[in-house]
Amino acid sequence: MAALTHKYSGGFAVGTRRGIPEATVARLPIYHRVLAGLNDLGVATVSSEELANSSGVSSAKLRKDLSHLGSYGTRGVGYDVEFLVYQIARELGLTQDWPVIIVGVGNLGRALANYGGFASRGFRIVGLLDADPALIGSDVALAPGIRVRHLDELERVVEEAEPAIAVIATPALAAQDVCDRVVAAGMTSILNFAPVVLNVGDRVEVRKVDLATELQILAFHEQRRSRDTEVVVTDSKVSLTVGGAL
Amino acid sequence: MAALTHKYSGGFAVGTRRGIPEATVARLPIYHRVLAGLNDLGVATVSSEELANSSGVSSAKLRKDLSHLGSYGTRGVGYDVEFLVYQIARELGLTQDWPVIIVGVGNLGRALANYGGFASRGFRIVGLLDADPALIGSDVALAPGIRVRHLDELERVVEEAEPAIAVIATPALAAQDVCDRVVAAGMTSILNFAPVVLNVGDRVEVRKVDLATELQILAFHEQRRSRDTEVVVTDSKVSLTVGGAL
DNA sequence: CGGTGTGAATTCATTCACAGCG
DNA sequence: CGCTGTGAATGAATTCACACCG
Repeated sequence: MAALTHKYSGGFAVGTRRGIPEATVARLPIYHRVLAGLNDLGVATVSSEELANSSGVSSAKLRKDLSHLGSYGTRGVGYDVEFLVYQIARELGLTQDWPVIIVGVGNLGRALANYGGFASRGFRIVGLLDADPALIGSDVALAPGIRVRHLDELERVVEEAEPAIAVIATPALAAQDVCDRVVAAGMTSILNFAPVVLNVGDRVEVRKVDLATELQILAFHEQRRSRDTEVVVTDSKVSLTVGGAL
Repeated sequence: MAALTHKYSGGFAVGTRRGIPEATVARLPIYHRVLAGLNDLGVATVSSEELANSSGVSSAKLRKDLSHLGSYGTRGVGYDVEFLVYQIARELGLTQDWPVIIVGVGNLGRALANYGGFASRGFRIVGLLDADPALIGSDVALAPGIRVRHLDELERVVEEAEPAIAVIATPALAAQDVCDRVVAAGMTSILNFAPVVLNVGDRVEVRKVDLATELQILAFHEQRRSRDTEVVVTDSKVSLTVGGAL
């Protein structure tokens, strides 16, 4: 029951940095973007303190994060910007470019297809698909040469272009079907904008972006805040008698 | 140095459920959506197992999450769908509606303004702002009566409409300025789509949605996957000599 | 019996604080 | 001396496992 746990996941032999924590992976893109910016500005080195401030994290967290990639800093000095930006890019796989398809070319899908930050960081749109016949054949500004094809051709597009990532921007009702087909066609990475929980096998990685969810989280905090404030205004000593109205 | 920590944040007196963990708050919108769907289907009760499956979490996690709201289930039976959907809605503040402004009416801003899921869950767009004179006065399908106004009018719009949440969908370079003005105007909740880290005082809540970041996280896992597979194909005993090419 | 609610155990993430190196 | 890199300490989230109740 015990005896099978590895106890500590980072820190094997010499040059090893296996098993970067998920929380760290999620921050690497931020560091990368900030560093790329500094690099463009001609900044040569940066301290953990500075980089952390620009990235909105604490310097301790930043150093721990970077320590999972290796010892890329210089004590007493900081990090070499150009070197570090490259190391992070390599870790994230940004040194190659990634073919992407977008399924669902409504308002959101079109906005995504035209989004500059996409192409600028090594993501190349190789397919646009939609079920609506009215959209077939239309083209989209920032995806030159890529015309919208019918959803029926999904499997063909996957085979031809071998996309690594599928972006699902369909209505909620269509999303699971599209997902199933994308997975059946052999794809393993999905970015889902549809407001549904996708069911996939566990070798498929799904990330979701849900606008309504984000707003609801903000609303929760906003509500808590104003509830608390009301109490302070009404009375100034009572510690916690709030909210139990119902 | 010690002696000032509260030790445990949930679990005060009788009907209290203060301090719902952030991770739980982030999942409540999912449960709410799933439950609303079940309710529309006329389902009367649901077990933690079922609800968990539909929500993509484990049943233990779901039960612990719900336990932070109160004891709303019936042992041996499950949860009353209609009752629970209401309790979660109340907790999230979805029983009132929240006025929202969108700053930046480019591709993405327009897509957001037209996004149905927005309005459908109590978020009402009360302002659309942009710096581009060409867009001023145009209107947007799902925000009836709301015309795009010039960014100069931001402060006026905030004062008139008292929005609770600002959505920033401007280009990266404009985002911090807009953010500063939004905060100066007294707003405290921001949903940021611009690929920058916003600097705000700590009484302001910012959530961000970053497309490039999401793709990069997927790319990381995709890379790891294919690297691992390659190794297995090339050789079958070597434990870890990969990736150090440079 | 079946399924909730929850302490206890475990795993994961963050923060602290400082040794050690350039 | 200044700043990185990291063990150790703390804290948060998840999972386990079962008492308890309808």
